[in-house]
Amino acid sequence: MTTLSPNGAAGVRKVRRATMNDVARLAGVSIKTVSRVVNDEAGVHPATAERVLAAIDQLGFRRNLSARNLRRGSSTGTVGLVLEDVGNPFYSGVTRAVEEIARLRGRQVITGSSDEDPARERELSLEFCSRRVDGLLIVPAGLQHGYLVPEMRAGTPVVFLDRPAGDVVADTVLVDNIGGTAAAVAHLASFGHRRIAFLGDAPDIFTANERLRGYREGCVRAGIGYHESLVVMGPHDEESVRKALQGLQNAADPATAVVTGNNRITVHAVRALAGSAVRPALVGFDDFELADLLSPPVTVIAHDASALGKAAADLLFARLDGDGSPPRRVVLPVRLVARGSGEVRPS
Amino acid sequence: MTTLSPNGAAGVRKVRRATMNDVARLAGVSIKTVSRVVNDEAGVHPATAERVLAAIDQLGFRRNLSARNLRRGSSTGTVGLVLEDVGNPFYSGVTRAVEEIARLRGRQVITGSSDEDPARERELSLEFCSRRVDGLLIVPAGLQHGYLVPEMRAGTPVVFLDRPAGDVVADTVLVDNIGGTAAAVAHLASFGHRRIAFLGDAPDIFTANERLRGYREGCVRAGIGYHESLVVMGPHDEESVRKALQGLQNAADPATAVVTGNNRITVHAVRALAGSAVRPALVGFDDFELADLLSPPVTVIAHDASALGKAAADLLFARLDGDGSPPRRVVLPVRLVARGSGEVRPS
DNA sequence: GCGCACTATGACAACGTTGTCCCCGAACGG
DNA sequence: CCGTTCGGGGACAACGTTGTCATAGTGCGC
Repeated sequence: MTTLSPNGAAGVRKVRRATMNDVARLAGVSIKTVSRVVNDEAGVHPATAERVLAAIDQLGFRRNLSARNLRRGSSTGTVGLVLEDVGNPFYSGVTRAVEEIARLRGRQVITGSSDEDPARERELSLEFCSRRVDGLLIVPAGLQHGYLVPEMRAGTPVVFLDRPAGDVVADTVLVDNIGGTAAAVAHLASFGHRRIAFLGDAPDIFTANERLRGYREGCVRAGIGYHESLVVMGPHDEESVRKALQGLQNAADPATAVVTGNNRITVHAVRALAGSAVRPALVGFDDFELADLLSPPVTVIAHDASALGKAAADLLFARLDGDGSPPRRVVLPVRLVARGSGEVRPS
Repeated sequence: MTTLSPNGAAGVRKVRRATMNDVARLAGVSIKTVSRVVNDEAGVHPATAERVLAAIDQLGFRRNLSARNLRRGSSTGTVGLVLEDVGNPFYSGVTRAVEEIARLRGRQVITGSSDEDPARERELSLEFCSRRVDGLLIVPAGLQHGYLVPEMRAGTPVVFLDRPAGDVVADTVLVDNIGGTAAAVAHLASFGHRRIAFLGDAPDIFTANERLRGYREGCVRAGIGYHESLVVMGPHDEESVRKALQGLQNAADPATAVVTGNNRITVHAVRALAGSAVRPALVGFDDFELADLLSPPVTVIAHDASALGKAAADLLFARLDGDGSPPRRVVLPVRLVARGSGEVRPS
């Protein structure tokens, strides 16, 4: 068993990190030969290579990628991913998918959470640019992305995920928010609901606004009209969702169905309704784990985090491979997964 | 509205990235003065600084961190995090916590998923070392970590999370696996259960093995004895969990209660039992979202992903701050959250 | 024995930044 | 008027690596 005390502990001599120079000296060759061996370049005598490898092993040499990247100037082998919150299952799914694609292309992923703060998004993105990431994947928090123009001009491809950029034309991967909520309303209307409420996120968030639009279109198309009194937008914690639902149910003409605008709101709603006697029909945007095991199982508009991450990463790598076509906007389909909560008639 | 076509698109001149040299030339100063301005060093005349800043802005200059890190030699401002799967909610919680602490210390986090593959864990860790991360947080996939010795000796602190390293003494943050399953068994026994089964992950995974040990200790202590026939270990997908449960229930002396070894297994078990008429009592290791909304709500041994990430990151940064004390082993407590599924008497 | 091709290796500069040292000119005291 | 101090700024080397080019040695055909 090898034992080793950590950094700085008594009794362990802290050693300077070996460089190619040290390896070269030990192996009795020039530094360039070490470089050749490390990079698997042809034209090194097997015996020499062996000596070099032995020296590398003995010294625990590991090549300094900062120096390499500096010298080579081109790829740093990294891509940056700026999202809202790595802790959110939706985004961690996105992260995983991006990582997967990046791995196939031999790239590392650096992530950062913006927490919906445009300043933080900018800070992270530019930090990544300073690190000379090969490309940038961004879930926009704000609407202004002019700060990226010099970076894009310098050749760093940027792909926006989940929401479009405000003032820059670039590749974007979205999900069909409008179609999703419109489908939710149509679905509920087909079961006879005419008072369908919508609980959405703050309307300055692109997806929230789109989903509201889809809801409105759905209402109009179903011939049940759009009524502002049935819409509650805003940042939603559990308590405010509870209150909103109470308000909708206690109204003179109460809502018999609810469409929720994202998975957090859906979960809050399910929790709020768990005890109550009379339950409105429910369709939520975003699928979530265990939705099928709740009672009743929750009907959702599902879209795939992996697909989103994969599509964005594919787009990014296509750009890195030299694709110079005009910016693309990809809209991923959603699908309604009927599980029970949305397939009930008004009571 | 600023429009800009992406990388390489027709009509956009791709521009070489500006360096301090370019800025210096434009501002009519020396490169060193630019460096001073960029680094907020004192001793630059305000008027000069203004000229430099204007040039920086005009050229879209962004300093190259590779060059900076190379020259300065010390901190790269990054920490590496190697875990099993960023997509797993438990680890994404860990990631978020680590990111949070790192942010406070002005560091970026680079993550990678090992998928329980020791080779991949090694590859990722060493890749991060090549990037000269300031420190490394690792959820071990394998048992051999000797490959880290040169890195640790060179001053890169390493903290192991969730599982200990196999053959290296280093800081480690664990959760109380043994105490957790022991408590689960005691809890079930207190409701009169004497045939308590255990469904765990493959026993070569440290946590799975520990939890099995806790289960066994719990059985012995409760005076109900340890019976191998009640234990099913192994990698578990939904189908195999279903079969294992059927086997346990159809036995001559069927199990009346089940302890599941991690959140994936718990969820599979809940799904498998969803339809069945007679349900064993259930306590799962790991809490999961919506556990309280299932029917019955699932009793779990909860431990906090955030706490784990935070403790590990705190330890790492303490080392970076020069803490040279002997390696520590931190064991985080778990707590039993009674929700219903574990509080039923044998039928 | 001579030129030639070819293999194996090395010398050197350069990547973009920052630390060290040095210099110029203005202000100031005697 | 001279020496000293100090604020502002520049020259230069160095970080660790790799691309370019050069060179020594070897084998081969004639």
